[in-house]
Amino acid sequence: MHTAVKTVNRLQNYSLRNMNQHGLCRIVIIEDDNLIRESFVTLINENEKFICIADYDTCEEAIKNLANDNADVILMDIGLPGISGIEGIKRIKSAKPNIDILTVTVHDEDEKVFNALCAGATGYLTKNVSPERLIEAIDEVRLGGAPMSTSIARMVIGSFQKSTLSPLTSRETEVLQLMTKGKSYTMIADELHINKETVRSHIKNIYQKLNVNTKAAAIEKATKDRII
Amino acid sequence: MHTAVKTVNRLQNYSLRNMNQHGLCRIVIIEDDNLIRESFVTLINENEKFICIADYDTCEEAIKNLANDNADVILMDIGLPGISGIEGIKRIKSAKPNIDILTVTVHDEDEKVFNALCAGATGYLTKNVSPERLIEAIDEVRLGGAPMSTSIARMVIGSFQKSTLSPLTSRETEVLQLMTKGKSYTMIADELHINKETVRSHIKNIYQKLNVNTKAAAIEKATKDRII
DNA sequence: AATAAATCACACAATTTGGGGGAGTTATAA
DNA sequence: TTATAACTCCCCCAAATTGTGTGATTTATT
Repeated sequence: MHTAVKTVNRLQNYSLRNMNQHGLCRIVIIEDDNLIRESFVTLINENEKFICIADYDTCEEAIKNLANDNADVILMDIGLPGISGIEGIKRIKSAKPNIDILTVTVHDEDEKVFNALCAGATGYLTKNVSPERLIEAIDEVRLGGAPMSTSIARMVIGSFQKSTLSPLTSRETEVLQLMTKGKSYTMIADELHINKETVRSHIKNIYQKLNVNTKAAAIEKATKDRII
Repeated sequence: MHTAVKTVNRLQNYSLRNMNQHGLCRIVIIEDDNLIRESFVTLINENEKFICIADYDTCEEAIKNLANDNADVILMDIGLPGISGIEGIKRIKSAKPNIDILTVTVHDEDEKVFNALCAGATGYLTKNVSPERLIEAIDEVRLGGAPMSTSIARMVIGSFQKSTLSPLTSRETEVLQLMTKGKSYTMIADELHINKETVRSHIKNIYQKLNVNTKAAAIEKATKDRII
């Protein structure tokens, strides 16, 4: 399932340092599909601002050469076998926090995307990205942006938004929110300037409405239903 | 402080319905600065795909006419006095969830941005946006995207990412994560397949490292420092 | 050999939690 | 006008949880 690990292409160091002085943006590509990888390399090197220092077909190889490659931007596929994509991002980021990682992938399922972002990806493009957009995205990421495909952007924004249909009243929602922060009934009461007994009342109602009977279950349900 | 409420401009309905049938995208503008508002109106109406149905200088007025205006997209300033911007988004969204709200603002402070997104804004542009980019953004939002200025995008992405420098061990982090979900020591122990006493040990260490002595304080500190 | 990490044990007091029963006020809808 | 919903507060009880203290053992890693 996993092809043999190999360094696909690595330029010599002396020339690279030279190039970097000229303001070139150093790029590393991690992608297991030969065709795609090579087309990325060509695309990058066609642009005078960028240079592709190395390209790998596994994260493991890329990580081995991380220090030497001294990349500014890594373009990586996270659709590789196993969790090596997400895990790769974490390792690279913890070793070299200043590298911008652009994920390029066929997947746009919630989980993969958010895992990649949490792991430290700075941008997230789907594979149908146009060559122009890819170049633009690299520029953008270097300028402090966070390029995303439109569908990804909507998912990301959507993750901030709460459901409009909540069974809870506004006061109950307030109480639940404070519960989420680990506050005790007493603390909640103090913060809302109401009696502890009132808080207990609200919580009883919350539990009934959410059909749960523990704090943890209430928080879980509320999180899943996006009502907090 | 608050200028007198007035409807600045509203087209007649019969003509609008007609136009909508022709596939026009109906836009409402909420902005208190006359100059900016008018330049937005002009810009929008110059484009054959869009029509500015109405423009208001307060949210209150816009909300009153919400049903009549039947907008597809609302372009709004959230830098208005008070919380009326954020609160306005909430009201509009809860009344008409299908309207896409694009916020255009001078502010790019964390809090304002995230509040707007949580309230239901679909896009977030800073006011120095170019006319072309603004038009592009409206297109984008209608196509299911979530246009953001580069700096905003980076903030949003950044909000997913954890700090790489955590004083906690991986096991301690796991425990803290489950605490955040409202789980009791017993539940945490079950979930991690360890003894309850071990969980208590971990929590003691967590408290010491974070320099706190309650659950709520630990969660707060961990959230602030982005270690969970 | 030493240190950090993870595991487990016991004890104690104080607090929290979930469940049960109520009851009053206010505002809005039928 | 009368419901009804929302918010407020009160009491009781038993079980569980929490914070703190003071330990110990094992397994890696240095």
